[in-house]
Amino acid sequence: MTDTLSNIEKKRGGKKAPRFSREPPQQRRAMMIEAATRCLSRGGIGGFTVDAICREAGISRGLINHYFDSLDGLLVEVYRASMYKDVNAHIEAAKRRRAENIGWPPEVALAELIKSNFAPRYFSGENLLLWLSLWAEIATNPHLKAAHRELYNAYRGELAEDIAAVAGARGRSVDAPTLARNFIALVDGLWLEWCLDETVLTPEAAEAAGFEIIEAQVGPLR
Amino acid sequence: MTDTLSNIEKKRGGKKAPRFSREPPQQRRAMMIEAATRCLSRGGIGGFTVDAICREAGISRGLINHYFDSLDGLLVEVYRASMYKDVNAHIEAAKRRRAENIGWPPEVALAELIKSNFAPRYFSGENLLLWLSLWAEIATNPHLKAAHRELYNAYRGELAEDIAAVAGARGRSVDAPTLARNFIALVDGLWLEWCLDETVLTPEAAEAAGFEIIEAQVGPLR
DNA sequence: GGTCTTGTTATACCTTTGTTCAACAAGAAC
DNA sequence: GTTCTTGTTGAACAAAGGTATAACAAGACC
Repeated sequence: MTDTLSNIEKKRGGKKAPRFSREPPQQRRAMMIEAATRCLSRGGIGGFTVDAICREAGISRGLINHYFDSLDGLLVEVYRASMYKDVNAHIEAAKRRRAENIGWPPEVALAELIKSNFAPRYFSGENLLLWLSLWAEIATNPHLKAAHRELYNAYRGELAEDIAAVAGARGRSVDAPTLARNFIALVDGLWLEWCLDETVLTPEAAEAAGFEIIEAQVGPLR
Repeated sequence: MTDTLSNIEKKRGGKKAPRFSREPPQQRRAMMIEAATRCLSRGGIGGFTVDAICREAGISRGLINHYFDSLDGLLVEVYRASMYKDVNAHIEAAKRRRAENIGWPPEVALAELIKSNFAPRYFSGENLLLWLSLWAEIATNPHLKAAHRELYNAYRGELAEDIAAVAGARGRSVDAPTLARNFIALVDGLWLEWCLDETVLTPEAAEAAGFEIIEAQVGPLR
């Protein structure tokens, strides 16, 4: 006969320390999505395994299929959470600035939005593997493609509004949506270059390049 | 007793059709690298398996470990071949133009180099999964990181030379290496956006954006 | 304290993966 | 035709993968 943990506890006469804790479904799902995100950031899609995720979350193997259709289903949720966090933070910040700063010059809002793209919070090498994996998933999964399109358009729209506000106040004619799209592409490209070779540029140089491409059309912002 | 293929052939009295063909090592390696590249382009790192590659190349499973240290070793070779093909084509074309077009205005060479980035040959959605996978490998594999740095710097140097030539001829003061780096980032970012959502821009719009970021500093090229 | 619900565990199962290796045969050399 | 070299095959192997499920136990309820 082998001693189970509870048998040992009983023999000791001590109180049983719970072997696990029960969590509300929502909370447990969130824990697992966060653990899975860390695994994806650390090891890319090759590190996104049942074993690694459960070890990271401190749970047993069976729980993934209990809360998600499959491992791929969990990956979809990781995408949703990551995309929402990154993009929506920009959007919400832009909305907040516009609401709070009524009467302020639109240049301030636009400059803040530009700067936020190069803040360490976003312009960080930690998330390279995460986003490379998610982009591959977007290209493959039609469902994620639709979600990407929606969130991306929302962000581009916010940026275009801020650009148009400045251009309008200065009496300049600017194709705001196109400029917004090019700006986002530049940010992504600079970030990618930096992640693959940190010696090729600094975050400060990237921010300067970001300002330049906007200022070339709407005039100086700083 | 089971009939082997050769036994059947003998019974038929017909000539044995060779079950496989022997290839010179160099050629066989090239075949396998090409097949592996197709697998990576099609299915990403998840499609980069021994079975898939051997099926694609029309060979048996044992041959990968015969010609390469491991499957990862083959991936390194796929990177080398892809990177060399894409980047070196630009570099060689730039060198050729400069050699052939001595006495021609440098604007022509620069404009051609810019255009080449958006030609269907390179600006194509087929290779998204290929490059996402390779980028992840660069970030992970120090050996590939060094190779990437070398090839990337070579390309950026060529582009910077062409930019400096135009700026010099026009008496403009331009930070050519920085502009070259920003241009490359913009191209990569636009390509990425296009691959993830083809409705957000056209290759023509991307080319226009590419010209704009250069022309903003060196003046009109078209 | 006793009962019940259900979140959680741990194991078993099957599939797929990368690697190895002994046997085979294609094609050159004679 | 015969021999020899070696490129190639295909099965065998262990390791690792995802999923399903029966047994367990934590915590609420009475």
